[in-house]
Amino acid sequence: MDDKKRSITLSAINVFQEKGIEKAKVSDIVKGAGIAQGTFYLYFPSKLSVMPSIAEVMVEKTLEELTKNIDEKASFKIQLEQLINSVFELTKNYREILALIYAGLASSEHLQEWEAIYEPYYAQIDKMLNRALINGEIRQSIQTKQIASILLGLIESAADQSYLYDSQNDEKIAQKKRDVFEFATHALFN
Amino acid sequence: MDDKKRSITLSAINVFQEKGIEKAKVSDIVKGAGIAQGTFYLYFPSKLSVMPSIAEVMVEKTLEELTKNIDEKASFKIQLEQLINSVFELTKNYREILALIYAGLASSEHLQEWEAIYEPYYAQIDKMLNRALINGEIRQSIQTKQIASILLGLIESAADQSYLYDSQNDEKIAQKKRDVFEFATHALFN
Amino acid sequence: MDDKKRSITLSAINVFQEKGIEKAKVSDIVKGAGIAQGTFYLYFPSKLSVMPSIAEVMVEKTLEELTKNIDEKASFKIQLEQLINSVFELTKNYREILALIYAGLASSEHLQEWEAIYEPYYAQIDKMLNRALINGEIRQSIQTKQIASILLGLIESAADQSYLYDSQNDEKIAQKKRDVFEFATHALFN
Amino acid sequence: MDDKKRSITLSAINVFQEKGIEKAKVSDIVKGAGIAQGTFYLYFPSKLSVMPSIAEVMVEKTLEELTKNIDEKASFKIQLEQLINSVFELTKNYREILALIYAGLASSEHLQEWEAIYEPYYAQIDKMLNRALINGEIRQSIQTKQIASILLGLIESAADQSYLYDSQNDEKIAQKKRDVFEFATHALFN
DNA sequence: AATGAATGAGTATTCATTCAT
DNA sequence: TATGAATGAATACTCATTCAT
Repeated sequence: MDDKKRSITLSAINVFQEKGIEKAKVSDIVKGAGIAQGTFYLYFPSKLSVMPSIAEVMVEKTLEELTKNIDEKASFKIQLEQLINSVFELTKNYREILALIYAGLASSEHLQEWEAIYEPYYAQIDKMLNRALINGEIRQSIQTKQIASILLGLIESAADQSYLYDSQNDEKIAQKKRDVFEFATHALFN
Repeated sequence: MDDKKRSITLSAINVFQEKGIEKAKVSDIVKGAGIAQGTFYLYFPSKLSVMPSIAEVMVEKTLEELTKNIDEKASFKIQLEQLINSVFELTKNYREILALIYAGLASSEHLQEWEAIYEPYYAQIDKMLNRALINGEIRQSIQTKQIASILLGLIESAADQSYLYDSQNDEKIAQKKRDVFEFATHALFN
Repeated sequence: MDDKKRSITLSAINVFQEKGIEKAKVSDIVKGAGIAQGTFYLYFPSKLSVMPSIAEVMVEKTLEELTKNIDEKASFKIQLEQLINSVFELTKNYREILALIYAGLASSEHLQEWEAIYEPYYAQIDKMLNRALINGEIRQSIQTKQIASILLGLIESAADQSYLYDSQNDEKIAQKKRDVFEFATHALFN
Repeated sequence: MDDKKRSITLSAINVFQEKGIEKAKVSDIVKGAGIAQGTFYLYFPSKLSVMPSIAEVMVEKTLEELTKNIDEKASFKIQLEQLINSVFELTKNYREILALIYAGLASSEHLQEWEAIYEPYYAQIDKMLNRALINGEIRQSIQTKQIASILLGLIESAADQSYLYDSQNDEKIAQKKRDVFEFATHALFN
């Protein structure tokens, strides 16, 4: 991605995160990117058209996070725990921006492009499940591809529930993680 | 709920659904409700403050749906299937409006009020799980209260994935339901 | 004046004083008067049409003040001092409302009615000057009627200057009064 | 002053004068200035915030007028007459706009800025009085600075009384000028 | 490519006034 | 008379986008 395009995108992530889609002003975005108002439109045709770029960056960040935190050689149980921790962490940091992308569906005409966002996630989980299947760590009846999206949905929704309201304390969140882990474990093993 | 307040809320649901939060005009809402512009502000202090009322109505609809579709006397497996069907159905019909409510979190300052929204859902699932626990239909180590929210999150996220893109066909959706059912079954039984 | 009309007028004085003409709401006025919104319109055809009633009340208050504070039997010098004190006091308490009445000229179509407001003031001063003239306390070339308005204008403008900005302290104000007294004395005597 | 800012200010003076503060529309002001609606807000944050600029322009006009009409080398009596004529003339032409500025005090939060408006006037009169004092044309006990504001107040209030109601005819106004002149003369000379 | 001043369409909200009771 | 819910006209201000430099 062009250097300037990238800095606009990063600034946009910040601004959208802080103010939400509606209240985010192009003037804030360009201020954050250190460019002039007009320059924005050399790189993006409209305010909402930054969204796909944002998604791209988010996917990057996510895969980095997963790669960094999931030990390829560990047992599936360990990997599952690492996956839960990673998703919770990502949700904590980027819940608003992810919700934004989701909400962007309504506001923009970029629906098609979003479809690709989750693919890399799913592929990563799918790979994990496959290895576990081969190693006999999960039941053989598991259809890894289908279960991948279901498993990720499960973890994400739990993380969402945890971080939606700031009132949640750390202990409750830790408990939620353990609950999800146990729930998923029973679902996959046996 | 006051009769006029209710008709404003119902009209708002329609308008928000059709145009999205941003493009929804108060003038459209009042037109739909058959009242004057100023009357709106006798019942709600601002455009976004209708959201909690919308949520209230949605909860009503949802509980009606669950009550109607879940057979209290059926086995837990049957009930789980009915729950999945109901949530998928609700998601299909109201995904936009639910996303709206969720997005409303960011835009408005009504965060506190939303926290109560899911309570009745969870309570319903909790009751289901409890009966199943007593009847020995699910494993005894289940903490029904915690699992209720996780289970609902699981089903909802799967439904979301199914209806996010209209490209999904019926067969895929049916398959998704079966997958979720099996996943949840393994997680809860044993 | 009808009792209710009077209580509306008194409330209007308060509200106009606190918020200014533009920001004064009829709803505030009726709240202060302890009546319903619609009742206002049984006594006044519009918001601005309270103005003449306000003027009436202000004239009342002013004449009371002058009568109370100016000793009919005192020498003209003493009376002049008392007049200055009274006008300063009235200005301090009612500057906004007097400015309002003045500004009301622009906003309302009640121009004609305002013309009468100052008459009683002038008449009072005229009477004072006349007595002083007869007693030989001021120069014989004074045309009392003309000078009355000029004298009152002099004192009022000084008072205005004193109270326009709250920054003025008591000592400065006392000095202003002495200056005006001396100025007027030289103008009238000799 | 920036060229565009000035043209907005001049247009605002016209519009305020014609319609009053309340009914003056920003859309009228920008039309008169030949700019777009949004451009107004590049130069002024709100409708009322043009007021200080208007005051600035008025001060300019006034000082020009005084400089033009008061003969620096004439005797104080002549200068006083010229001052009275100038103030009456200015009041005649700009009474509404001056009242507006005064009223602006109540409506806006620009009170502080107005305090400076009259300074140049006073300074001008002070200078006049000083020269007269040195030349022995007025009594030596005159405190020029204090008397300057009182004298200007006297003349302005007389002018206000003259032009407040359009019914006043030229002869009455000429008489008023003579009365003020005599009043001031007696007050200052001796 | 970059700038940033200028544009002008678009709308939530207020509040004086009305009117059915 | 009195009420107060309902009305709906009216407008300041914002901000995405454009364009002359």
